Amino acid sequence: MNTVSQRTIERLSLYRRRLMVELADKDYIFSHQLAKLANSTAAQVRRDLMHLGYTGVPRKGYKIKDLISCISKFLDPTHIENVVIVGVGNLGKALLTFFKGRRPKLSLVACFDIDENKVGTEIAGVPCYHLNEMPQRIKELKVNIGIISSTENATKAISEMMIAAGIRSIINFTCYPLNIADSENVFLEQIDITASFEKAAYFSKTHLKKL
Amino acid sequence: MNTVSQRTIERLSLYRRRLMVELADKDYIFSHQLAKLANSTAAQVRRDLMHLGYTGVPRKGYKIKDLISCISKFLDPTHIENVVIVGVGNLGKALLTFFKGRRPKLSLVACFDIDENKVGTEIAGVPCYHLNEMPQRIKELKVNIGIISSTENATKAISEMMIAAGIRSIINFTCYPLNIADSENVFLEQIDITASFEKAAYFSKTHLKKL
DNA sequence: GATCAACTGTTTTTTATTTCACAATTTTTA
DNA sequence: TAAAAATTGTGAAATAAAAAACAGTTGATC
Ligand SMILES: NC(=O)c1ccc[n+]([C@@H]2O[C@H](COP(=O)([O-])OP(=O)(O)OC[C@H]3O[C@@H](n4cnc5c(N)ncnc54)[C@H](O)[C@@H]3O)[C@@H](O)[C@H]2O)c1
Ligand SMILES: NC(=O)c1ccc[n+]([C@@H]2O[C@H](COP(=O)([O-])OP(=O)(O)OC[C@H]3O[C@@H](n4cnc5c(N)ncnc54)[C@H](O)[C@@H]3O)[C@@H](O)[C@H]2O)c1
Repeated sequence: MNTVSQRTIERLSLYRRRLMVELADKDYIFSHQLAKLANSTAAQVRRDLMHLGYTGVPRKGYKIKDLISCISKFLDPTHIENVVIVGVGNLGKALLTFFKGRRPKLSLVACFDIDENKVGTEIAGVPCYHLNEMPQRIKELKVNIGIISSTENATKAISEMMIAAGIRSIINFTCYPLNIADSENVFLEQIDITASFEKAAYFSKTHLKKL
Repeated sequence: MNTVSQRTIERLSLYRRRLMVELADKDYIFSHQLAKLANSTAAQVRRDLMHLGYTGVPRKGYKIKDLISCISKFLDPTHIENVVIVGVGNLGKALLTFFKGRRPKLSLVACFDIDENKVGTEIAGVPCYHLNEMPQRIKELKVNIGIISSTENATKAISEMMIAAGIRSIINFTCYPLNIADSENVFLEQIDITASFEKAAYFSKTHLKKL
């Protein structure tokens, strides 16, 4: 199968956001200009765009408007996807607030917690239910995408509940490294902020050795 | 130079956290067991550990206690590193609250914002100053690591201020893709949560095609 | 309308990362 | 004490990703 790498998908997402900003200024953009905006190279940009089936014009570049809609057609779900988030502490709340209404095709429809002070309230305009209700709500709302930002120790159980309820994709912000069997065919994105911090600390002292 | 890849550093960070939990239960661990805990493979684990100069014992494995301190010696700064964070909105506050006091060698000493309601207060026990004061504070406190979680449009200017003030490593949570010249020799970690979301959405529909 | 310059799309090459495979080592067992 | 079993450390092979190279277009120029 002509499978597209995760790296390419990430870059396409970034290209689109950069192009949106550019759109105000001009009509066309060259691969080397987009590369600069996205911190990449012209060759890499052209290679990524190959997957879209959209072709630019030599000496003219890519029509920004068309390129954006082509990336959107490629990346975005055809219909609106419902998304849920489990664990609405500091991070969960930040994610909710930020993404609420931001991506038209991704709709944050519910969040879940076990904290009785949160259950029953609305957080950033999104209703918060008790974790117990999650499986039923996921099925009812046909949710395919789940975000976990609970405490670490609850991660595994939550992911199992999600998968059993039919979730197709999980984004895990906790430190717990989920291990999902291939046979489940669930996409997993592990975001390890702690590792990023330790990496930044490590390279703050070492990476300048390449001098 | 025997440079260690970013991927390896990330995994070492994860190994350490997993080992900390394991330590309560047992003394030794095999590469295949650690691999399972870290969602990796035995060969990958052994390869990563090669960099540490710590050797395990065939038929016995790695002494968890020693392995942890060896990873710490390798990853952690020798002395306490001061860290600052710029932009203390929802995300910045979550980061502050989470990391405050969590990593003994990384000390969050100050945060900066331009919101007058925040300047002059303490957030999660960390003093918040006006952005204007940043260069001076960074120099005074010998800060090497800076986190950006401001609004997107301020990112570039903030990074330039940081670099001019002597920061060695930047973690950028905003969507703006920073481009730091190689000659600056500043390590950059770009955390693009938006791309992660769009990736999760993309693969929720497509990745099961490998069936 | 021929020529030039500057781009694109794609093939090839290079580089980086992961996996494999196995000799060397150590413990266990007999 | 010798043989068997299991695990390590690492060179070599395989795979994945990025960069370079280049033929083919296209618009601009004369
Ligand atoms: N905040 C950060 O910067 C940061 C960085 C790295 C990792 N993380 C990880 O992200 C997760 C969330 O971080 P945070 O700062 O928001 O923590 P937090 O303590 O503020 O929030 C955790 C939330 O999860 C809820 N919760 C606990 N168990 C639950 C369960 N079984 N089901 C549903 N909800 C449950 C709690 O009630 C709370 O609301 C943590 O696991 C943390 O390790 C956070
Ligand atoms: N929250 C998320 O889940 C999320 C996800 C992806 C990306 N981001 C990015 O992270 C950044 C922060 O997100 P947030 O949700 O905390 O936003 P926020 O609006 O809650 O916080 C932004 C903070 O930055 C401050 N600020 C603005 N300009 C500044 C400047 N020049 N110097 C210092 N401080 C300044 C604001 O006063 C505010 O306190 C944004 O750029 C956003 O694009 C956030």
